[in-house]
Amino acid sequence: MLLSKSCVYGLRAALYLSANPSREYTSIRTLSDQLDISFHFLTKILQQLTAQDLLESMKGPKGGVRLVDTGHNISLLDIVVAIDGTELLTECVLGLPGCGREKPCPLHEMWKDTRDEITEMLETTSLKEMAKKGKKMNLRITADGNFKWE
Amino acid sequence: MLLSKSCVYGLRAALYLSANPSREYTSIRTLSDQLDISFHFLTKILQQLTAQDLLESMKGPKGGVRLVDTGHNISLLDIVVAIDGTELLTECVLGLPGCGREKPCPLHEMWKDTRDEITEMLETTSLKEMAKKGKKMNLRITADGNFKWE
DNA sequence: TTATTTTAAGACAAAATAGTCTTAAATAGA
DNA sequence: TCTATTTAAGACTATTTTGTCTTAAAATAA
Repeated sequence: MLLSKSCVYGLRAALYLSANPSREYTSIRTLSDQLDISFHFLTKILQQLTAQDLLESMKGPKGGVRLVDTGHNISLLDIVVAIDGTELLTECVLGLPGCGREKPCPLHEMWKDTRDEITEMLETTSLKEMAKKGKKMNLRITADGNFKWE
Repeated sequence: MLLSKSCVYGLRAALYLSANPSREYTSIRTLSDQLDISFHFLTKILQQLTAQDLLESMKGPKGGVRLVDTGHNISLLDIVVAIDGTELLTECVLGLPGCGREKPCPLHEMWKDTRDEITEMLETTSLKEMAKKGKKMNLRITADGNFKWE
């Protein structure tokens, strides 16, 4: 599995939020219902994103979470790193400590190229673009495929 | 993490075996000592490879495991799939069931490309090549980097 | 045959990840 | 102020992955 479940859930939630251009807060209950993710689990995941200033939250009625960046100019990489850390993007695929150019493992060069591509793919893709594309092509972000981009 | 630890250990062991051109069996104890992997854990992993006819084993003195394919023309993909299955290479990066061309998730196209590259990288790389390259460039397959390709 | 070496098999334990539940604190609105 | 709503925090449970240990079975060699 490339990304942890926490990370996948975080990405899905962020994509959902990116579909809402207003500055209203979206309650985590709504997110968990719509995305079919455990409410409490999602709460913990989104707390990580809040702690890292990707989201901001508000308690009480009309509360919830929203993206800090008004323009939604936040990359998928930001979210992945906030939840899963940088291990995937930096570590040796064979898990050898200190694997690098000086003393590479047999897969080092190959894997480095692939790794860099994954990084670039995530880095150059913003929530903004994803929302735009999602709306245009009615892409799915829920398991049942029933999510409607407004 | 791209590959499970089991898978990484399996790959390391296979690379080790590929360094030995003779048809002698290598004991799992030797492998676990040299690669610094728990003996019992490695035994279980190699049993999977044996069950899938990538390795063959022999009990008793002079026993151990060896690659079935004399020419070591076995791809890294064979090993990865034997241990981790095909999930990494087939599933949606957002974990959405049924994600595909008809009803893709926002990351589908991007991830498909990356996924296919990983597959190709693993598929087109054989243990034979890896051993050749490893010997020529003295690449590391152990944590301490002390492995000597003969 | 007997002792030794080695894999096979499966029970068991530990650690990491995923998920649940309860209580507290903050906010909005009546 | 009081109540309802919502996130925060943390204890707790469940599941999966990783790792350990014991016993059995097979093979070799004396």
